[in-house]
Amino acid sequence: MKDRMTAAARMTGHTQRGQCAKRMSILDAAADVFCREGFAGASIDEIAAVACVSRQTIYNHYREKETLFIAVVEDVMNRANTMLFSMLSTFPDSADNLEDELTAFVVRLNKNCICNHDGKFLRKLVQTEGERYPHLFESWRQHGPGKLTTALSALLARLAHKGALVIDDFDVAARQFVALGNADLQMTVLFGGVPTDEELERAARNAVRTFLKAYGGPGAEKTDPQLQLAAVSS
Amino acid sequence: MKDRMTAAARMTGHTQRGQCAKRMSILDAAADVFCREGFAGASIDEIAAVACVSRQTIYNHYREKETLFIAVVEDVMNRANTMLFSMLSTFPDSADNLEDELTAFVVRLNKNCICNHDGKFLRKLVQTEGERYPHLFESWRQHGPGKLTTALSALLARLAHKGALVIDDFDVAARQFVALGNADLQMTVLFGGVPTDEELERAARNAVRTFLKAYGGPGAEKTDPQLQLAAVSS
DNA sequence: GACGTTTTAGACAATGGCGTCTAGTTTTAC
DNA sequence: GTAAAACTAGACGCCATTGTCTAAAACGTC
Repeated sequence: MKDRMTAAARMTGHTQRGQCAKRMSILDAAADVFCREGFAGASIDEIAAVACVSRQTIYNHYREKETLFIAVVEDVMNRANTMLFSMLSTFPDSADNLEDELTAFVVRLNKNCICNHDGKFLRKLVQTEGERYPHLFESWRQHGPGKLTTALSALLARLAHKGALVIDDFDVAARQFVALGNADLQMTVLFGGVPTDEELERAARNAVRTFLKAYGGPGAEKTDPQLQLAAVSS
Repeated sequence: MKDRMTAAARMTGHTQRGQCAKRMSILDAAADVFCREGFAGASIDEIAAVACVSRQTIYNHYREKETLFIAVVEDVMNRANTMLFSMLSTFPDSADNLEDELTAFVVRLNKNCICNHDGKFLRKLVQTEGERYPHLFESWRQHGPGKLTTALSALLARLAHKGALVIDDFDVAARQFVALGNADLQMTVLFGGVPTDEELERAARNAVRTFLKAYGGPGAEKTDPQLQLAAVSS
């Protein structure tokens, strides 16, 4: 309990930017401990230890445990939001080489938004404390998955308009796209582990291939020898 | 906190089968409270109140909080396992009317294994306490999703062998099948709500339609006027 | 180098939960 | 109907945690 220290805390050995560094260190540590122990199980003393900060300093910045908790959630959400925004700006815009571009996008999405620390934290949190803090849940829903599927939906519409995809319901397709992207990672993600780059790549490729088989436009037939084989063997 | 009572507890007002009824009542109540509050947040007193049982009775049946917790998990897992087994036995075996049969299967699966109390409990649990009790997690992984995807994989292989489906990797397809089946329910499920029958039906239909578009055999072309429209409009 | 602010370490009361114990009641079994 | 077993209600000690308080130390700024 005493020997854990986040990266931010480690950087803060001696006043890198005073008050602000402490705050960040506390938020990092709190996110870590809250994520591991849940709200009830997390103790301020442990957070203080992880943050390499005295307990009083925490109470100095945040009135009480719940205040700290809310602050942590907002912090993580903001970070995740920024990341999501930057992800959305890397949407593939051209339709040539669609498969590779979509695959790369799924890899980035999973790596930076789903499988990283913040994604894990938020998912866990929403499941455990979502009922206790409904407005928090609502906020996550709108700013996280909501924004993602909306944006994805728009992208798919664009691609369909170009003729690269054939889609009847863009919202459904967007949700399915995300679901397929996670299909192979569910276990790893639930376990809390971080998938390797190779796993990410493979998962994304599987997802996109299936997605394109279902929604690919007339030009996306890339006949796969395996498939023909399977078809023949029946 | 005092006015909550599970169905089992309510039935137990006066000794329906003595010791056994109490046990069930305790397990039900504990599952409820553990699910709501997490391990650390759940108090024995509250569980006792929900179960309409004195605290001593709980300690009489289970040595300590953790013993009770483990017992609850095993109980829920057993129930879920039985349910899953009964689900697997209703696998569609014929390949005619495949779409409707698969849809009905997805509806049943989601309703009875994913969206019900036990499914919610186990998912929450694995996320929050999975790291604290790794063997528990492993057990869930093997008996729950593991068994499901294995069985699904076998089913898909059977259908592919008949020529109803064209699949290159059965395991991947099985995971994708499950993922697609949940795609439209993620939010409802995370929120803890129970989707309506209509939602279930719609979600399953979307999932199966996409799955068949990707993996449907040569005979599954059911040309959709919407699609043609979208394809033309490009 | 001095002053004001921030941080620290630790003591402190208050709270609440866990697990034990006891004495009295109800239920079950014979 | 009686004896054994199970259950109840409540008191109890113990411990961890929260949040406050204080005196000393470290820090930043001028």
